[in-house]
Amino acid sequence: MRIKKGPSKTVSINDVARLAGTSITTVSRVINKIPTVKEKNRLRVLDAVKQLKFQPSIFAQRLATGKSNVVALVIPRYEGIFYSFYALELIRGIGTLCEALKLDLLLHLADPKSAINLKGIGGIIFADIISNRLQLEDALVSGIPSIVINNYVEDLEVSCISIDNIGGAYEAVNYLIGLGHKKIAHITGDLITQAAAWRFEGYKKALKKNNIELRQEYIFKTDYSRGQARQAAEKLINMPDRPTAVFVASDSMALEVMAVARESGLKLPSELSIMGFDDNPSGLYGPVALTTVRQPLIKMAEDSVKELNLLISRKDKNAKPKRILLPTELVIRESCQPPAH
Amino acid sequence: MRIKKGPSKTVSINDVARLAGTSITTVSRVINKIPTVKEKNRLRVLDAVKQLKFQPSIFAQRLATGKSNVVALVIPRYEGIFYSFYALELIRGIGTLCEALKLDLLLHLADPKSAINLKGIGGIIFADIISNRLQLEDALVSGIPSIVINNYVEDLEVSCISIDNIGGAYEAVNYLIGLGHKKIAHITGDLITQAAAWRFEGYKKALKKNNIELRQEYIFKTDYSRGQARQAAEKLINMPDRPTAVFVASDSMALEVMAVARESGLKLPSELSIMGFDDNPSGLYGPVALTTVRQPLIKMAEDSVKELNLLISRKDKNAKPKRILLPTELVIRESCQPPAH
DNA sequence: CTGAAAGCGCTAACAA
DNA sequence: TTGTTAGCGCTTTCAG
Repeated sequence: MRIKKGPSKTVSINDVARLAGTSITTVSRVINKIPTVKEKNRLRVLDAVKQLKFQPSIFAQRLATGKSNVVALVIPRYEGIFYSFYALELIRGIGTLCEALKLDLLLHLADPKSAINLKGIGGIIFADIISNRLQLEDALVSGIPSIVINNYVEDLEVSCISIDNIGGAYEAVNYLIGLGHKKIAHITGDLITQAAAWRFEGYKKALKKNNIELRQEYIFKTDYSRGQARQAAEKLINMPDRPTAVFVASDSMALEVMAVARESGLKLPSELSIMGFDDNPSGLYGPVALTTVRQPLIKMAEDSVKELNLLISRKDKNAKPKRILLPTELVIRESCQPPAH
Repeated sequence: MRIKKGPSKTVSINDVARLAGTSITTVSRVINKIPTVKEKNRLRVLDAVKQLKFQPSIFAQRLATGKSNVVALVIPRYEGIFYSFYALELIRGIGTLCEALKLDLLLHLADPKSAINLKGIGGIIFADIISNRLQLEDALVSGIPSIVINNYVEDLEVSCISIDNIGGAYEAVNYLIGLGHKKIAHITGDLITQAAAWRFEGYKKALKKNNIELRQEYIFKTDYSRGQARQAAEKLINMPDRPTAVFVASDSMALEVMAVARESGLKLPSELSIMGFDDNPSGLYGPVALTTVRQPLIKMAEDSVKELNLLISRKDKNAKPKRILLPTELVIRESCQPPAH
């Protein structure tokens, strides 16, 4: 026989039932807002709950229902992601909505090598998939509702919400061309990320559409860091045939380029037009407000939670994955002007 | 009678026991690395586990043991915290260590009004306590191991790890004075945060120690935002009796001040010395590298997890709370120089 | 060294 | 509308 434990610190549904003078089932019904409870009983239970400060054990609930409302947010821990505007915005958007929807947010800074313990997780949001495709595939095989954001995935049966990076970049560069620029450089982000690769694509597409030749020496590859942006900017500015405009894959890098340009005594924006990407609020300040591409990060974050929530609660598991591409918006401020002739 | 469910998708300890030809108890022992299991049985169980890809249900485990290794990180959702360098660094530090210690990290973007569901949480890290003291007190009353970071709490029986903001600010301003400055302004952060309030204290302390009178018109209160920093900087620069130095409560604001100063045509650092606080990497770039105060954010984050982990696993619940103040470090770069005479 | 069985706190099917 | 009861999957006691 098991020795009865001493008075447990936690108050359970039993205590509530006893105090309310009902069965635990009735208490359970009240907790779960099941309507078939007499008002009188409902009030007694509610009262007992209040008196006892009862909070249902989520573990027991989940064990009993087999359902979990834990949402895991998997963020690949690759170098540099944590210095991005992106990560925090995402966490903010997802965190806020989870809070609102009463979902528990489990944060998983993923080491791509280690598998995630999938048991007990209701759904997973993969914030980009850099080197952790295996984790995603694991989740899919296990049938855990998953959704990928910031990465348009076509070769896997999974819903994804992404930003139209190609379109955004295309529009940005096209705008530059419309202003009269022909010598347009590009400072890329980390090309292992789809976002950076696609922005590069958009850049190339815009040049091509306008019959402007792509010049390799105008392409500067970086890892998104300000340090590499600075190096790129220095090279760019000292080129014999200096570009008149540069499309930079992130605002924080664009700001760096702007700083370097000013240090070098270039007049901005007349001698160098700078186009960013992100709509990072930092771009607003500074002597020349940054023209940039706004991406709906918060919307992406929120939509992903909503969509995942749907997936989690949906009966029909065979729904086709949805693939969403969120449009960007060109934000015209001051840093891009027609080239000085 | 309950209708038997169809074949459940999840493999349970029963399946493992059946395949291994042992009892579930033995399986449980193997899982929990309890040594009293014959090697032969141990191997059979391990083999079955592997074959079935069994992962124990954390909910069942926690229900049975009453223990939880979930760490909740509570971040107050007050305006602006999400634009700070601080928040992301914290999440990064805490997230990484939780990962390493196999703790689940629950992220809780706290609305100060709503109570946290404390059930099932092993421990709580409060990232600052702005308007959510009630939540902290709740946790304490419930006996959940808790720890507060970035806020030195003396009136509550709770461990805390904080930064020596007074000391750091004192040292910074003292350095400015040592350089020969007498007219030193201060742009505060949001004074509802202890960090900002204490930096202000350190500033006042340094002036006092050096017999410099505090001039109210040299104090600019902000909410940490770059926008308010800009306004403050504009006022400051246009003062008839302009300060020769300014101590700014955050690097991102300091950078803003620097930008405004340069736009106004001030020579930096000779006409205005600027001291930041944070050691935000952004301060490194730009024409004049920012002199600032480094605070060990990552260390604070990591230490908090270690300490909490200790609290969680400790038997003796009556240990006195530890209160730790982490030292800061003055990082001398270029933005502070003796005043032009 | 092993296993039967009693919970952990809750939900849900069924009977009343 | 309510209560009884059988689990959910695991740990732990106690008797082999």
